[in-house]
Amino acid sequence: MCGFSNLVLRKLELKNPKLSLLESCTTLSHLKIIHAHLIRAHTIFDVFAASCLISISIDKNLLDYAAQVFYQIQNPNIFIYNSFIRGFSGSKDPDKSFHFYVQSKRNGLVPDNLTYPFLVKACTQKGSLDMGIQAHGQIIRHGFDNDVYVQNSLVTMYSSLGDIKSASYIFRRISCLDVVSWTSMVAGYIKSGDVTCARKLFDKMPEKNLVTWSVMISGYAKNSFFDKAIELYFLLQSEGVQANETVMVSVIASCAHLGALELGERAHDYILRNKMTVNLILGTALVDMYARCGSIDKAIWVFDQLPGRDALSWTTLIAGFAMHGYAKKALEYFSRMEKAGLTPREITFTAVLSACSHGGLVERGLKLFESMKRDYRIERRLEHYGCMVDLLGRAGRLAEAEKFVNEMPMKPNAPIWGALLGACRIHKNSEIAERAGKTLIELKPEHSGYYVLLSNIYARTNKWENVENIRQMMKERGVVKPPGYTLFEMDGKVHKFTIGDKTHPEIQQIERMWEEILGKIRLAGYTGNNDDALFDIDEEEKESNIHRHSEKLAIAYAIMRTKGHDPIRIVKNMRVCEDCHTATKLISKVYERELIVRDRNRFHHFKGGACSCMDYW
DNA sequence: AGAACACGAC
Repeated sequence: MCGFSNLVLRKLELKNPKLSLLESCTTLSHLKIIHAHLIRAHTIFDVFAASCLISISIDKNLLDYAAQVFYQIQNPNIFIYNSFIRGFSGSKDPDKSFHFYVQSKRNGLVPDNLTYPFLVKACTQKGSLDMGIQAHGQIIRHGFDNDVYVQNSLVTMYSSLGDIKSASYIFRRISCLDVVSWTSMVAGYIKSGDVTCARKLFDKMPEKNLVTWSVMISGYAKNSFFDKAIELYFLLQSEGVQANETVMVSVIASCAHLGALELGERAHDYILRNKMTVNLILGTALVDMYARCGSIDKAIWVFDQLPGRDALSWTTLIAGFAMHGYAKKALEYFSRMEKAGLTPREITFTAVLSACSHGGLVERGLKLFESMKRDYRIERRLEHYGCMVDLLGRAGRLAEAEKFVNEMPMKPNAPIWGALLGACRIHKNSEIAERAGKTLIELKPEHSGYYVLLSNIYARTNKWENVENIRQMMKERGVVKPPGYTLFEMDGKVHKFTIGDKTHPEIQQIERMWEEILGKIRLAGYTGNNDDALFDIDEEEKESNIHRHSEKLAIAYAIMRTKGHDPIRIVKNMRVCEDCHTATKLISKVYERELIVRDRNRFHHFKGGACSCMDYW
């Protein structure tokens, strides 16, 4: 502290007006020391110094202190007001930016070109298009609508608030477009969901910087085009540009979603080789990537080296354990998190409760759910109720689960009923399934999965008339099943398989391989279970079609192309079907290979003829 | 004092 104080004095003696040392203040007491010195040196009346002090106080969330400084200034000028507008523009209370703007005008001050980018940013932050339009009106009235900084902020504001037309109108009118203008517009198209349009503009840009690349790569990742994100990252590298941490976050997240362990490891290696800082965000992304790629040990390893751990990084690891069904580990880390002095958040409970559910720890889950409100004072939200329905349902306590849904304090949404319906599938209960399924179809008539699930349950309980009714209903409403696919990564390339895939260049060998596998697992007792195919396939086609499920094709390809004892890792975009699950168990036994399958819900580790999910998923 | 980009769950 003393050293800090001396530093302040020295800087002030040098009469360095930039006051850059304010940046190094980490606590209120640091600021107060500088403040005291400023007053002693009579520089507090220097508007620049006051503005620095105010804006840094605001940045550090020391709002009361900022206000205190503010009231010591007689006749604050627009410079000071701009600091407040800026300070609040990215805060939780962006209304305050407007408040200070209005106050500055009331005091007879004239806004300048630095006022508006932040006022507009406050509107973006607030999420209010009305406010944004008002700000735009002010901009025109004060003649700043030709300032490129202002125009760029307007592009961001309109596109963030859903008015892509106004955004592109403003963009087209910018007379001196710079790289930020282009980048803002690309980001705008991505926010509107039009990634194709964004890419077209991206390709047309006269110059790009790293932010531009980052926007486009993260844009692909955010819209689930993970393979495109990786592809663009490779293009970036081929242009000889060195990626930064921000880009790598999106790349790592894309590998996580693709389950591409090799690619993820390579990217991790690139990060280390180029001496990038593995900050909390990048580190958390890495933990998530390793967990989602089935390499939970490495996830723990990265987690242990994080520069610091916040609630989010703990939660990410806990969610990783949950995905793998390691309920005890999840609970262990949950208590370690608390011992480390971090308060669990809502999302932490979603992870812990889902761990209990996947691990079958019903009583423990129920207790945690109770203590959430009682001990942690965390409001229980829909997702938590969803976890509970899942927990009870998976354990076969279907009546309780249904009662729970009917008695919950808020209106159950589709995922809640979906959890109940899923549980009915596991436990073959068509009675509750019918009620849940009907509600779901009313709630989400466009969602094919619920029709399929209900139909499968009817089929399994031999209610063929109902199966036919559902099929009819889907036809009438034009509901189509989104294609299921399975991913398998080899040598840094991600292979995608779809049902009855004919497009893969090696499809003939793959099919022959599957025939061979089929022969072997039949000898081990596989009979073929067609339940999940009953819905949309005629009796005769059933056998051949179910054997073309993307998961089976992927496994056949993996067995064909890999040797040794490394586990085979594949990723599905849907839940694994009953038949594939049975077949995979037998394959793990017959071929003595470990198979790690990630479906949309959790991991299945197949080994020696058994699955880690204990056949409940 | 300016404008554009990044992590988790469902």
